Amino acid sequence: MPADLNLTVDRKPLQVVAGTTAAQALDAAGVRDAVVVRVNGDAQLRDLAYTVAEGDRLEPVPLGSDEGRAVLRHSCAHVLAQAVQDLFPGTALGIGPPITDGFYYDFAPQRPFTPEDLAAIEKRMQQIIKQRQHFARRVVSADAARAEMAAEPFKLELLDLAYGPGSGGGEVSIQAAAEGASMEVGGAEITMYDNLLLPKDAPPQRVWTDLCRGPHLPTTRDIPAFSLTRSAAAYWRGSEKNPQLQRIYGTAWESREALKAHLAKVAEAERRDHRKLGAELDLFSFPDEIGSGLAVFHPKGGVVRREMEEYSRRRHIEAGYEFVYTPHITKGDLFETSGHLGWYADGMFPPMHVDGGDYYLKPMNCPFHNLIFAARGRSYRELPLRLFEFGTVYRYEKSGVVHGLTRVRGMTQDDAHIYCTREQMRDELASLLTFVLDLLSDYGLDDFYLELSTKDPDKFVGSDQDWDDATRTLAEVARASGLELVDDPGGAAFYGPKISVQARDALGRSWQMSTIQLDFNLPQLFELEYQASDGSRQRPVMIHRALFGSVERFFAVLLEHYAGAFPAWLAPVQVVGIPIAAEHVDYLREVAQALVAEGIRVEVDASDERMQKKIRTAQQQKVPYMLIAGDTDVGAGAVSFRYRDGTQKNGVPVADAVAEIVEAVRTRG
RNA sequence: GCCGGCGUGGCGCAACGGCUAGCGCACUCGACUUGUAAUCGAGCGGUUCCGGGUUCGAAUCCCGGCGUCGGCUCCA
Repeated sequence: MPADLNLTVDRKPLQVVAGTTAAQALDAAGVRDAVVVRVNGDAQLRDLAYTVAEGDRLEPVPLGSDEGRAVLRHSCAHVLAQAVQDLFPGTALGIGPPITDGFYYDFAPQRPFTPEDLAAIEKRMQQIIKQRQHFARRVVSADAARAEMAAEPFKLELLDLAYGPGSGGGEVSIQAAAEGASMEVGGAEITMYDNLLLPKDAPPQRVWTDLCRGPHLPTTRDIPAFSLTRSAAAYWRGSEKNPQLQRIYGTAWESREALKAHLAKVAEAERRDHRKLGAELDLFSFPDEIGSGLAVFHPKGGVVRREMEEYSRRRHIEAGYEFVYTPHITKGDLFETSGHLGWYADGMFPPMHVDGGDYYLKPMNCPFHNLIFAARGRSYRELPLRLFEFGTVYRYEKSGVVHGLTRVRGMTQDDAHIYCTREQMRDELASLLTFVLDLLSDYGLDDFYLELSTKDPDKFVGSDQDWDDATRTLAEVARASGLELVDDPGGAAFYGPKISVQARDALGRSWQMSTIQLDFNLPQLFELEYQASDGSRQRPVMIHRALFGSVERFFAVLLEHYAGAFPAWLAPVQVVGIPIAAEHVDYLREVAQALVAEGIRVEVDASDERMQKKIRTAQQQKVPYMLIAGDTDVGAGAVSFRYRDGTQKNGVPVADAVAEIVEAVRTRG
């Protein structure tokens, strides 16, 4: 008989018999909802089939936790792969990791998958789940693994990457070599996962096997809810140079309700897609005749954009920015000096040959601002010098990447460059971050976190001293904001560290908004100087910053954030007057005049339609205020409100109605 | 750029390789004059993305291009 063992389950000491599995131990401890377990605080989780040892400390991981979901999703990926190989024998496997909200698995099929294939695969997966196949872990030698995976060229490649070609050991983590493949291999032992059927009165039957690090749910039956979402091509190991595999994406959740909630959220995101709303609300379009990634703003979109820009402009003036204007094209020399032609020529539109020289559309504004700085001698008394421009830039985005207003080939940046002394840097950055967050919240975004991108040790210019100073200053300023700060080591551009402000929208999606970037490179390349109080010539520090990123992109984010129902100050039409009958039109026009006098954007719907239809139209256009007037209102010198949310308020005296609307339109944030 | 899907009036959709390419919204005209989300009728509007091919016959099948969508890669 095995001896008794001491272990700790969920912090409670427990005595069990040697040979006991984690599942049995958890059961003995009364833990019911765990699907995997953490042993002695290890980073890597273990299956419930893990055999406990003397003194082990077991922490149960429930299905609904982030880690539990990852295990669920990865297990679901195995079921997907099994289903695909059942239905399409001979299909080679790539990798199948969990991702945010779901999982995928890559395949090398004879032909791409069709939507009908996905439906059939999903059906097969449901059968596999119903069969209650057990996930069983098995440790093998590298040679044995190669033999078992002889028909899987991609798995063999992973084994070679991780353990060296032809070798039986020499364990190397391949996390860096094959991103996302860490679920497959990596770790001290090579493990295979078998899917076993355990019939009552018959020997276990192995139905499928995958090279995998694990862990997994105990059985396929423990997958409560999943759905396949789409298939698309993806490069093997994420490199353009490698062949493309067919990737099938799915999502899996700890309950049917959680799956339903997730699918509802996806549907809601689709409903408020800015490209769709842009057409429905007549805000902007992308005429084919102009070209890919080049937007035109229609009158209503123009109003929103103008309001966005005007408020920004006003706030920048108050904050001490000076406004400049620079041309859209320039001789190539400028971008030779800045280094952009050397580094980023691929991202620029090809040059126009004029007067024996090459002219380029500008992909950024900084070099122009530098020339303004350098246009005359500068004194320390002028610093910080803050140059602002709504600068339209053009970038040759590859054809497959343009996306609505968020990734375009022509866009307008709310771009500013701040030139200051080293001593001013800290105060300038601190007030800049406050300014950025304050302004973004006025546009209705108020859920932020910050990301600090630091030096890539293999790719940078400037002295270590400069980088350390700048990075420390940025970190201190970021921390002082009290916001969550995420590190992005090595994520900085070669010329300086940066903070980026990430904003979560109404659906909880995060968008990279503003960036604040320090630059040690351009001031040097452009030989920017100012004269210090002691008469010496000094090089200024340069800060690049954009709040919106691009006006177009910010427009899209706000449009999706508000689902088209812009706050009153941004709404293209703020008030629609709706007469009960034709004879009330003139009365409403007078009311409208009073509103126009206050700068309100108001329309009176004098069409032949019925009142109900007019309300419906205004509602669909997401107009914040409807003012309805019939005999009762006219008699009382009043109007009746219908608000965008459907609530109403009757018989409001005209002066009060005007005051209410004027007040609402002034409100931001 | 790569892989796959899609491309039909302004918009959303329909049409086994075979009748005059149909429907809804929008638009125009007429009737109706209405109290908080769709009044009725008539009409206008399409070289079925472009170019080539197969066929007696192409919106439909094939080839190329352009655009777009979903991913991949990229995003100074």
